[in-house]
Amino acid sequence: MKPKISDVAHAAGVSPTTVSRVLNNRGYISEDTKKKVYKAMDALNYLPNDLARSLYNKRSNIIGVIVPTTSNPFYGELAAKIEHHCAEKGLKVLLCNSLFNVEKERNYWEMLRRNQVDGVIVCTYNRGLIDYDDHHLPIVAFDHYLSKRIPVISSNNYEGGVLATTHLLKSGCKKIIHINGPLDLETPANLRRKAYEDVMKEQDLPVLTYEIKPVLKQEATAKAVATVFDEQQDIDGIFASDDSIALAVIREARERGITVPDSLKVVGYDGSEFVREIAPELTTIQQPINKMAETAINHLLLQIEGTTQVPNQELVHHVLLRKGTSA
Amino acid sequence: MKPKISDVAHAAGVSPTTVSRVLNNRGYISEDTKKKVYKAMDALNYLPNDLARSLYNKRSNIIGVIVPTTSNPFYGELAAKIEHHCAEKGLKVLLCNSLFNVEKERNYWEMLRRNQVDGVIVCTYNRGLIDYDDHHLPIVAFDHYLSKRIPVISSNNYEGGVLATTHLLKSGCKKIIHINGPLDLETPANLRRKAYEDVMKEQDLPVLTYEIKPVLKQEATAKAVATVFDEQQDIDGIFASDDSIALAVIREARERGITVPDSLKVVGYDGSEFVREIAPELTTIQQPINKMAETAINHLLLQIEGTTQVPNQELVHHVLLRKGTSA
DNA sequence: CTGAAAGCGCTTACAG
DNA sequence: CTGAAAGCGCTTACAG
Repeated sequence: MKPKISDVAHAAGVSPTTVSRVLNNRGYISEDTKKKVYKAMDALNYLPNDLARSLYNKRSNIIGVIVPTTSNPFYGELAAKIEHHCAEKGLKVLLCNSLFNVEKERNYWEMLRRNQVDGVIVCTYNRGLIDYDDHHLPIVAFDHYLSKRIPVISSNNYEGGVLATTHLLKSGCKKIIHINGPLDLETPANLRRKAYEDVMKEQDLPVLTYEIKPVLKQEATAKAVATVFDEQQDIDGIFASDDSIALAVIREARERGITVPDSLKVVGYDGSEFVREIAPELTTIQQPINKMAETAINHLLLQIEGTTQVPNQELVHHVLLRKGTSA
Repeated sequence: MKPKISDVAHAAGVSPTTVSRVLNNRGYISEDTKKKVYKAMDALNYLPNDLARSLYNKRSNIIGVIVPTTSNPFYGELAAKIEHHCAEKGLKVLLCNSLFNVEKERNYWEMLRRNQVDGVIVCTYNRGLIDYDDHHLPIVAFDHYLSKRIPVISSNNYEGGVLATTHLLKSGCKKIIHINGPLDLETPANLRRKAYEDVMKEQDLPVLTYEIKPVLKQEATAKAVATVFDEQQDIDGIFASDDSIALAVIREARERGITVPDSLKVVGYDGSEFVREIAPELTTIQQPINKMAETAINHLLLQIEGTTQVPNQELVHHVLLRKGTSA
């Protein structure tokens, strides 16, 4: 069986209390005893049982991370970065892929609470699902407003929309279309669209927003993009609300013999590592995923360890125009 | 504070033992008592503490998943699918991104053992890192041979290599190049290359394998691909060992005015959901990620619950030629 | 500087 | 059908 603290104590000829003390570096222990204990731990290949520690300490050092799915590189990267910063701080990550499914998410919340996680980072679309205010579990939301009580981490989506649109304008575009993913109101991401519309109006240019219906994403995107090209002529710029859509636009343009960027300029949104690698030609608004992940866990830690009441706030990150050759 | 079992017992007017019994559906309890207990749990919003349960039961229902990084959609999808099948079986996933870093991985192993995980699924390149045979923790390896004792889940990489190469041959290609990611010997993935070489030799065609040096992947890939085009003329087919490389090939071809698939046919490897979405034109060998994930956790569960000694075996999955327009 | 005892929140023989 | 007691592997006052 796995050795426990009393086995170590026995081997070192001391009491369990003492072993625990050297384990936690607490109180005074003579160098000699320390050495004996370390030696015994080594000999037995002892590793403390974190379950028991967590039970006593009422601190599991585990945090729950709920994302739609890590299959999507944006969330995959986000999860990876969150986990990275957690590991650096001695925290562990319980991964939850909600798949936009309310029922699944509800189960995850219960699971996380049963497992005594110290806090959770959630990127969910299921508003009002949980009575977040009910339990005083530290929570940080990603890009979504969940409740008055919960701080949200986001990048400056309005700034991103402005950057994208003005970049297209400066490049000489006159007729710019915006293609939007399935609209989820009250989401910071919708500011991308608002920014586009504001900028266009300011320039007295027509506002042309298309929205992809939230059906089977893959074909829906292709179809929606085809519709845009069918319905509109002389488009010279497209600002897509995410990189998949932008790449679908470029593909469709190519098939129709429209050259990018000469006759059509395309700007995407997100700029995850993988998309940058796989499509370096794409001009896109890059979200600082790593920084956002870091802020999220720092802020969560503030709540977890915080003596002070952490105010509900929105932590907004600057966004970057990453120039490829598509615009 | 969070209610505990004794609070529920008190509220229901029974003993903690009884509450535990209804919680676990064990032994005989009168319907009446059951109702009282459920009512009390509801009223107190009681949720059992899994830490305490796991401690007593010596079963955490947590499994560790070590991947290079979920930023990469192949591993992101793999992690998501593993987590999905775990959730269905009441298991929880502790996520570890090793980033190909031996030191990080070593720490993860220790962390997982401290947390009393029931088993681990590992996709690691760090052979010989851990004395896997040392501890009798159930382990399943993904695509990598770690030790005689550890079963490995893989897809039939040889079959994939044959499929890709013969598809190119059937499409009329005469001069086919294989571009390989950084070579990691003894890895099932190298069978892709072996298959290519076998098929080419059999047809008395020249074997032309290029290998990408394991440096900064992004530029390395672009550069390696450019080299291939510089050094070789009249190439009419390229079999790339993963989809990123295949897409880099298509991009480079486009820049050089080589039309795909007319003058050059390209086949990739992996076929993750995201790449299929973002590049539906790519012909690729698709790995059955979901099935592999399912097999992995089923096999792990066999070890965990197994009374019988689970034999070390390789569980090979069939692979699929997914036809796009690139070949 | 060190140890015996109680407790973290559960569960399970063992009685009744 | 139900409860008192002991124990899962730790830690922390409290004594000494």
